Amino acid sequence: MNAPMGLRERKKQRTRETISDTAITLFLEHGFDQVSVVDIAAVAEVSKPTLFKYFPTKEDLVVHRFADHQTVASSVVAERSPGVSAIDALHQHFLDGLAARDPITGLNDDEDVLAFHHLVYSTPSLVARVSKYLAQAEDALAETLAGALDSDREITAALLAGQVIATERILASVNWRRIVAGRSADEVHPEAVADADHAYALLRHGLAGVAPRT
Amino acid sequence: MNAPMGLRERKKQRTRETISDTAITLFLEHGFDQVSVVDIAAVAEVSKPTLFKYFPTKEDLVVHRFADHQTVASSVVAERSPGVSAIDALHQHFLDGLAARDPITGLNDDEDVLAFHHLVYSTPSLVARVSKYLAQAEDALAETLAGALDSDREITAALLAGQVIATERILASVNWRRIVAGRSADEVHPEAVADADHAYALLRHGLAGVAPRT
DNA sequence: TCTGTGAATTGACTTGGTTAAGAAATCTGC
DNA sequence: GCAGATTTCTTAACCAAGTCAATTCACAGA
Repeated sequence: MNAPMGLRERKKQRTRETISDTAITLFLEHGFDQVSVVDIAAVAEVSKPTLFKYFPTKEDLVVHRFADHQTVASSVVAERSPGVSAIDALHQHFLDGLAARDPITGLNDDEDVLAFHHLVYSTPSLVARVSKYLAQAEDALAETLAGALDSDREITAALLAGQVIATERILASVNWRRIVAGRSADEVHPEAVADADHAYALLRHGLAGVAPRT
Repeated sequence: MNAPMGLRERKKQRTRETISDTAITLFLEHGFDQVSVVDIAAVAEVSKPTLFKYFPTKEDLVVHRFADHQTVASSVVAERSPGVSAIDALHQHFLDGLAARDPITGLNDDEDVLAFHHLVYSTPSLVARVSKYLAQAEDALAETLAGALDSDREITAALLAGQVIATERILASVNWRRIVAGRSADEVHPEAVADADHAYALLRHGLAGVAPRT
């Protein structure tokens, strides 16, 4: 698929993977804060400046794995089929993610995925990094929605983007908590779908359509 | 109001204020990253470990000023008058904030407030810190809403909390952008109220009530 | 005025991250 | 296959945030 790649490029790719794999292995084994970057560099057999050339911060050694998720929501709206509303496209995409056990939905009981998830969410600096990605996802989605929505107010796109990103983050965290409690993804799946439908109903029809008397 | 405070306590208070004021002055003058904590310690005439005893991180020198905002939204719901719905209480509280030109609403054109705001939002590590406070505000609000909402689903409280915090954050950033564009708070106030009403309508009645055909 | 305690200082240390100079490896044209 | 140009890596030193241990200082209570 990418044959025209010189030895130099291939070596860089391999070095990058070696560094990242080494780092994550060590982090999973001893914890993020207990492993220094010189430890990682030593085990991966590179120098410290080289490590920082591949990954600009220690956190990037971990979070680069889902760096591309920043644009997913935006793309879903931009590339939806004609006639499909933005919110329907987002809703359906989340349901597809649940069905596919996409880790980003929180509905995945693979041991390695859980360990990785725990590493990230038990380390404050990694959580902070994830928040930054979510903020970027929100900005990208807001911009795309601004062109897709026919509201009379510009601010609607930004508000909806914020609500959608918050919603999917919360749905994922609820699913993840159920998995951590020891249940299987297959077992949780129906509830996850029901929650997602409920959450998107809340976005579509508001609190008044869900809990009228509050 | 706090007469029974020994000289020791008063001195600690004064030292704390001196350090923080020194830091913020220097940060506003030269930028957060251009001022080191030893610079601050030197000007404030304390040692570096002392500075870190008062403020555990460099960021805390700045953000401690609105550390208490974490619980505001939650308190508004918990302490609302009987008969008032949670969402009405939050809506009204935000409108009150606009009327009072509370900096947290973004509707404040005071020079010092703007400078402080710019300092925070142009410094990534400070923005990250603010996000953490918002996350805490969201958690607190979710917990309070869980007891105040009569929805049949537990997840509704968490979802609504996420949407409310996102909404107020976005409303504030829109207001702030208008102020930065050079307009006065008095001039912007009517639009800010209209936006807030629109945003809370979105929370109450969903997208379907605002932009039906998207 | 003396004594015990909490706080401040000093100085050294660890870790994340950067920089400069030079050595080593890869690529290009012949 | 080789020489020169280029990219990458390493070494070594450096800076800034944050921590720690030992010592000194200053307030408080008798």
